[in-house]
Amino acid sequence: MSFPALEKQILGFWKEKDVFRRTWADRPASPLFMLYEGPPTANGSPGVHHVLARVFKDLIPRYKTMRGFRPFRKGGWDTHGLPVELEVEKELGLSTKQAIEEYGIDRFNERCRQSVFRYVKEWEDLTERIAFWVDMKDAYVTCDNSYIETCWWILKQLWDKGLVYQDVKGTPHCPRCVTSLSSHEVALGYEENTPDPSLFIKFRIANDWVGPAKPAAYDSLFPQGYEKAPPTYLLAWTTTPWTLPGNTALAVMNDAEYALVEVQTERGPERLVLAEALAPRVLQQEHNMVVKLIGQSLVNMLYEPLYNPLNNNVELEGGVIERGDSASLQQLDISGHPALVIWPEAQANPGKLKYWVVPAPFVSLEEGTGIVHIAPAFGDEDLSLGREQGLFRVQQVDLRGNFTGDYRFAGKEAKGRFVKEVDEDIMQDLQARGLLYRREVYHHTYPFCWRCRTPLLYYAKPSWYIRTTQVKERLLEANRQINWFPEHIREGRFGEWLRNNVDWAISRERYWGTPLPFWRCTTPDCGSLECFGSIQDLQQKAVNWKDLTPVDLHRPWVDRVELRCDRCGGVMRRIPEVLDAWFDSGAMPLAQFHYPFENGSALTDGRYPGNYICEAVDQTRGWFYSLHAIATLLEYATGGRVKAPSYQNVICLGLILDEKGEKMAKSRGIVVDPWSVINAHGADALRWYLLTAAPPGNSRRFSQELVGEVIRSFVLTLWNTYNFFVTYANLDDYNPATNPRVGPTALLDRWVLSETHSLVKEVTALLEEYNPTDAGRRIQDYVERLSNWYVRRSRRRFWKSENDEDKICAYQTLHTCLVTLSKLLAPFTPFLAEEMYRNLVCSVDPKAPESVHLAQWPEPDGRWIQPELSQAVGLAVRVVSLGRAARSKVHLRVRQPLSAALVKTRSPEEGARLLLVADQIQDELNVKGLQLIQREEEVLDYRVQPNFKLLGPKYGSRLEALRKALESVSPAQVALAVQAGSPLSVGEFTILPEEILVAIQPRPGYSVTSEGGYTVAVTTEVPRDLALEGLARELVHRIQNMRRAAGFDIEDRITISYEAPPDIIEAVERFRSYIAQETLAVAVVTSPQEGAYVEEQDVNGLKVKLGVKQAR
RNA sequence: GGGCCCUUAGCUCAGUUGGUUAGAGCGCGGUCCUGAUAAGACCGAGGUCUGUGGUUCGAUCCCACAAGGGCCCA
Repeated sequence: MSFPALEKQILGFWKEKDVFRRTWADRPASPLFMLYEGPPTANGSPGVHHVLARVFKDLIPRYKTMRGFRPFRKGGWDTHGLPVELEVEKELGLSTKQAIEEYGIDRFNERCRQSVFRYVKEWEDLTERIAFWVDMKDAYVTCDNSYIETCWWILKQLWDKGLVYQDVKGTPHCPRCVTSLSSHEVALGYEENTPDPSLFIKFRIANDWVGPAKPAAYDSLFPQGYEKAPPTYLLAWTTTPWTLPGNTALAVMNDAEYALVEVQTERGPERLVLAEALAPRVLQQEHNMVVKLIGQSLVNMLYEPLYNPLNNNVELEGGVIERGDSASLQQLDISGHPALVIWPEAQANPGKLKYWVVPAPFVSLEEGTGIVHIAPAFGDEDLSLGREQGLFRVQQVDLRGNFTGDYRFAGKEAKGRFVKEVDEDIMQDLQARGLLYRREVYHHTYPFCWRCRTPLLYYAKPSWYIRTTQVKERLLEANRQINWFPEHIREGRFGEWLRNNVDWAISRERYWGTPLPFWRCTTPDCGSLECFGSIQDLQQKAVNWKDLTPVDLHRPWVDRVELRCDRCGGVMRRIPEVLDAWFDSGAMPLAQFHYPFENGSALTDGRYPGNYICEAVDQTRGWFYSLHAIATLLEYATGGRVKAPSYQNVICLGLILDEKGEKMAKSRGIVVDPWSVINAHGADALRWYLLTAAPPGNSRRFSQELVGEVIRSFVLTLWNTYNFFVTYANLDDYNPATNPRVGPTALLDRWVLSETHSLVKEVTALLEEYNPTDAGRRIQDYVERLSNWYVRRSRRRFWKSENDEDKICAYQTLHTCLVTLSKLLAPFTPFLAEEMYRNLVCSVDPKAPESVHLAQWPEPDGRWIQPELSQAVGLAVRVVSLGRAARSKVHLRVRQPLSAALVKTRSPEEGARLLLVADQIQDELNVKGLQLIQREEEVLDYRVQPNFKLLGPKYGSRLEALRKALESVSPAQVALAVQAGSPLSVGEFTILPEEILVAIQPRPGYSVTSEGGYTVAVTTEVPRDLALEGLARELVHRIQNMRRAAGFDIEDRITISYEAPPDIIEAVERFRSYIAQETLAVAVVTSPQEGAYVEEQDVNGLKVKLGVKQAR
């Protein structure tokens, strides 16, 4: 049996019958079920992790289709973004932006466009092969003009509500590539154990402060007055010496304890302020505690700067940066990047730089000194603190990471040198000036550019933002309406992310992306800004549109569109940045329909919101967020015309790990090729494995072997069961359509139908809550029971010769089970399910839907569900297993009938239930009777012995009396006490449990097994009549094997000949008709037969010569 | 450094609203059955339920802390 071959055949059938299209085209009146496809980028081959997502994506819509919905499954391709650009850069051998621009943005973007479709064929092939039904002919493409135009429209809605602004923020920056890096890229380049300088720097406290009130600490620090005290310093810590010239403040924690300590130096006594908790670790020398202070009391104190930017000719450029609406943005021009920017508060005191102590929540008491060096031009925390506190921002480094200005450190000029090179000079300079308390080397995790290994710098520079914080509450609220699976994501990872929401940086200084539709007036004092929400609006305003055909909205074309400024009549040009590709992805609910330019009803006709999305957990801050953020922003901007949330149900998948539990990454070359798995085991096996092996949210280990195991443990079990039915139904010409329907009366049938209806109920409930994994596991358990109990127990009913009512019932029952199963399995293993359904249903019922995927989902009928029957059979399975173990202990094979099995259950109720299925147990165990017993003692003896080793030293000569006393109590009673761990009073003695040795022993004539409160015994004595019956069965067994060895057909009638000792002859005589019936023999004779197939056999130590021959 | 998740047999995973006796499959060793047969059943060995505390009459389960792993973010 080749499952891959079967699957290919079924793919052909689907294609021929156009089944996928008919799932939605044939039912225009049904309610829509929207799958939102989170689009992959086709610039690489799909891996197993893509298959994982696609299988989960496929399952729910298939299920919903069968529940009567009309699935809408539009494919999509994600095409923009830095990864695409990087791929192309690598191909072209370009490594800087300058090189790209020299190569030509148009040619570069053309390469990008080609590269994203390079692997489309491979994606399409794999998608089809794993039976992910998605409409790829009508897929949306994020770089199409129509898609871009919807993005523009969305941006325009937000712009009009003042949600879009430009601001300066600290961003990770690669000085060699001269570009910002996205957080995702930063994550790629962290390196552990990076050595960096670590230095403790002294900032001398000045005799002055800002603000109206003198900081409380002054009196504590300088009780005798500032002049009389030794030099007093704030001790701060940093790992980036090069940022020190940019220092404009020191931060403390308001409610932390600080200490003023005095130390001796070669310059005499000096005093230092630092967090008390960190003092021992930092100081590492003798010091006297002078006074303790609270952090708050230090705030507003002035200190002397290490370097004065005004003396170092750092250029003053730029203007006021203010957070605010777009109106105020019209006042600025920060296109030429400022070296020094002054905030309004600072500007009020121009030329007079002041450096003071500020409070900050992020000050750590874990490392450093509890006093943090603040350089607002670099870190993002520093920058926002600077803005909050009205600090100066000194920018002494350009975007290439080189120093500007006239700084000289330790006599060396810094200008034009890379910051990391200048570190050492700065440290020496501070050392020489007595301002360096201590330096060492510090190992930590630091980000590097993942492309060129240059250390990244955090650098404050302007970007465009969307004010998502404006709708933060609504983001949280709408999130509560989303059904997350697993549930913890909602308030956990995703909720946490939303609670920490910061404004969305949407601009990228790149080339291959949706161009931001913002035009700015080039007149220096004007700078007027305009945002366009459609191509038409832009065209109307453009002064040079007709010179610009053909129109592709990407750069560089769009950069050439010029407008006339309404305000000053100057030329307006587009700002250079493109849109974050995540914005593209989040715009997908509208942009895939080119809303509102086409499909004007898309928001109201059921296509919005999406019913279901599914991606891996790394999309929490990716697509899950971008979708949610855009929906919520649009809800706000459109006054509720677009509603949040934009998706109702999410399955959030874990990562796929390799066999060793490590992340599968292409870079490590350990990606398992999905094709090799599919070719070896088939797509259904892979699907089943991915769906059932681990809960969706967990990370999971993967290997081809594990999929092979699925074949053996599930697929083959299912297939054998199905095959069993088909084989016999064909032999018997059983036709479910024409045979009269009879109600099943056999217990076994009623049991399996109860199981079937329970299964339908459970699977339906689990799929309704988006839990395919548990649903699949239930199916797996059911298949196991169906195969290894129902079919195995029913075999005889199928192969008996007459077509009586019982046989019809068995066929009907198994047919029902298999048909139901094919429907339940359709979403999980669409190929196997289709094969089963086509053969079991379509071949006999021409009116039935042509495909299981067009069929109705089964409805459970509660009347069939009998829990007590389920429990009874469950018990029977357990009892039978114990009984077999009991037989096995004394080597009594099952072919040998035994007189009785004795069973103790946990409760009398269970015993009563067990009697319902007594005949099945007897049959399985091959015993003539089944008897319930109340206590183990009926079949077990306890042997109780005093533990003389312990008791001897304790009781000495009284031991004999104790032994006698112990004998007077029933061993069972003693054993009970010992098992319970309680002391036992025997006559005058109190014996501890450990002082008694208890052994159990089956009573003579029994073999016993116990487990979990159940005890099963079988009688071991074999009376002569049972021995003869055993012999007869043994003979049947041998003859059956010989039939096969002789190559007879299943239906062939035979004649048996034999020569044997008297016991065997007696067995044959007594069980002649049984033997004949079982082996399809017309005669059993003692005379040898001409042309018979003959074997000498040893039957229970007796020599027998057996012959079989086909009868006429 | 922060957040979320995971840790149960050699491996992959169940499970427990807290209750005496923790399960499956694979693998290993063995036995058996066979008219589903390139299957099947059963038995055995294999577990400090990651660790330490706490709550409780009782904890693998609830709580706290710790360790290891994964992911995301700094």
